[in-house]
Amino acid sequence: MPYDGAMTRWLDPAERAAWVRLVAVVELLPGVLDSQLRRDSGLSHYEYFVLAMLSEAPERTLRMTFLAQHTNATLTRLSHAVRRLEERGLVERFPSPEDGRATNARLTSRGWEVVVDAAPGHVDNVRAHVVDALTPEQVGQLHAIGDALLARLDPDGRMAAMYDDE
Amino acid sequence: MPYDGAMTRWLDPAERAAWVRLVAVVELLPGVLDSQLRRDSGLSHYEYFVLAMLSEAPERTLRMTFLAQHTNATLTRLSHAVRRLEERGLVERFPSPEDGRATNARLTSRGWEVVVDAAPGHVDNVRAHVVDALTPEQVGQLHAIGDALLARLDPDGRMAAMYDDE
DNA sequence: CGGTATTGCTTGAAGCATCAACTAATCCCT
DNA sequence: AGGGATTAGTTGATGCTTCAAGCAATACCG
Repeated sequence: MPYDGAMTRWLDPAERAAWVRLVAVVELLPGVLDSQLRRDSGLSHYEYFVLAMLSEAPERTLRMTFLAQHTNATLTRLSHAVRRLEERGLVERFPSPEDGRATNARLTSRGWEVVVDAAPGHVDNVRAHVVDALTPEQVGQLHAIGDALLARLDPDGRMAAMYDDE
Repeated sequence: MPYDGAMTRWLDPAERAAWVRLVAVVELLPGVLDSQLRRDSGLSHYEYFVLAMLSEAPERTLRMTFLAQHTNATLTRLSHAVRRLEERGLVERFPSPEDGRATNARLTSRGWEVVVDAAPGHVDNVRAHVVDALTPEQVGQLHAIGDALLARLDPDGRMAAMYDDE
């Protein structure tokens, strides 16, 4: 063990047990979400997330920056994703009338059909693998834990969670 | 809303709030782990995880299949990762004496130095972004929630969590 | 024994995320 | 008004993950 400048506090057994499980969930969950959506609807989970976000917006339209923040992604990632969705005719882009720099993304009617079609299977999957695995008490705890973590992971509080519970 | 065969039960507000936060954590955490390790030690989080696992094994050696399961990854992913680590001289591979099909991965001394060097910064980061954000009570809750989720996400219970708390 | 199935692992191609670099429009300050 | 800084977004290259396919060794079964 090398000399450790500020004396790192190693994780105690309880902390380590929780951490190991969180890491495992973080590794496994994306695959579970992606493969169901890919198989049943031809979408990645991120693409679904983007479409779902748009489907709930007024005019089914949102600015790229807003969409990126609320899907917890970088603008670069979103830009590539929207280009691919546009090529498939699920979304269209147009410059914002209000700000010449901004681009708006709008769900097409084909895009709307795709999300609406995908939603039930996705929610079933979320229940099967996550929500229904937890007691109502744990659902509440997860909410609070999520808030605590997001305050650190995303200090500027830009992500969707902040705006979620109207 | 299309006809929905088995009548999907949509998420109620409490469920939805917890789910949105979990998704956000799952999206944001990997980036936080990767960028600290990449910056300070030139490793991805997954590479660090592999090296750390090996560093705690007897002979600093493990079979590929075991290592894949305990890092919550597919064998393909591990195979590519180990090849890259081998090219960098952090790991070496050799056929298992016991089973002609199996391959063992062993940490080299250079690999050992790299993990030992990376560990303090990584743990600091985990504390800063996760563990220290939670109360001791929440750490316990997260442990239990993790178990409940992993029972669904990994029904065969192959991942590390199962073996973690000796 | 002999053949088939299974297990363990690797490989190459394709797709997605990330990083750095870039363009363009607006803001801000004097 | 003019110029630099900031904001919004895109693009191309690189690297990692996944998927499909394949090979080799062992296990199983008649």
